[in-house]
Amino acid sequence: MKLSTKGRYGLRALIDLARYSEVEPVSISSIAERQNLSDRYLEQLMSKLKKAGLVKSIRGAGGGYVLARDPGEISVGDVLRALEGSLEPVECAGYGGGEECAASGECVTKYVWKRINESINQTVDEIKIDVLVEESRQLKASGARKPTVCNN
Amino acid sequence: MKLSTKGRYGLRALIDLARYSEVEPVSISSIAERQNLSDRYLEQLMSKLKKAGLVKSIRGAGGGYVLARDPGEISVGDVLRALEGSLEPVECAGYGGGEECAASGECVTKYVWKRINESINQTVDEIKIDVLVEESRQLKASGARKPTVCNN
DNA sequence: ATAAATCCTAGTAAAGTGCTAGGGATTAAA
DNA sequence: TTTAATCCCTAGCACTTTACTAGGATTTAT
Repeated sequence: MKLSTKGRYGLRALIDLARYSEVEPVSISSIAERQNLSDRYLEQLMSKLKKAGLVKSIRGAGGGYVLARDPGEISVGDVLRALEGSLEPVECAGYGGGEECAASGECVTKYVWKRINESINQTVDEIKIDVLVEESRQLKASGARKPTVCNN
Repeated sequence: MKLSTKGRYGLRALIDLARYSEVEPVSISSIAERQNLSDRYLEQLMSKLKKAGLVKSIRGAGGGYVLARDPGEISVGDVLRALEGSLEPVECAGYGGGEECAASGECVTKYVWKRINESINQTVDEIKIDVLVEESRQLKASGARKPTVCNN
């Protein structure tokens, strides 16, 4: 039940992007530097965020990325699902609106998986990026000099 | 963010055990047969459940496993954490009561991980095994003949 | 004794993760 | 018009984890 680096790094990157892209597009390399990430790897994450329609890219020199929507309209859930795929704890069509698994009729645990799934998604969907950007600004303001390494 | 087979199989196994161990201990092989699991693998899962104090074992011929507590006193969370380890989405001491990560002071995402963690644990802790056993009895009663294969 | 069971450790093929690498396409600026 | 800064796309690969399989020891009812 762990998030991979895709989700962890990607969310940090998007918050960074939201914070610094108000005046001009932000390049991958600048995000990578601030967030202490491999820019080659981050490139792949940004590509996923773009495919999901969360960011827009501007190619060529002086280019970079900007948010595709208002940061108040992007949830952590949007970001994590774009990067990690579905957050459901079990890949199982025995719940939800879609196709049912063949064993669904005698499946007891599907209710459990469904409830976990709903609770995760509800939680990540109610946290919006603008709140995290504001948090980030306040943290930066109140001290925090040396760039401490973090891989989460 | 997926559960492994440990959690998926193990929860099914414990529900099965709870259901069939009222009169006598239930052997691994009988659970494995009913649930269509490898008994050698299930053995390892039962060992974890035992270490966690959720089940008791009776060795020797005629032995098997029984619940260590009333099924109403065992939650899905107890079972999943015993099998999967902590369910927290990020292994990060930046939240919770424990040790803080070095970068915690400038960490924005820790609030996100904390809330996901709390929501998952709250959900799995409020589902108790007795409810699932009851559910299982009702499903079995109302049809469901042929053993359909399921790997969740 | 024998058979039925749990217990313990180790090995291993396959899949997934977390990158690195190479090169191409686009565009602003010199 | 050249150059440099960007994004874009695909492939490869070391490392780790997963999901078992296997062998054998120990305990206990019959």
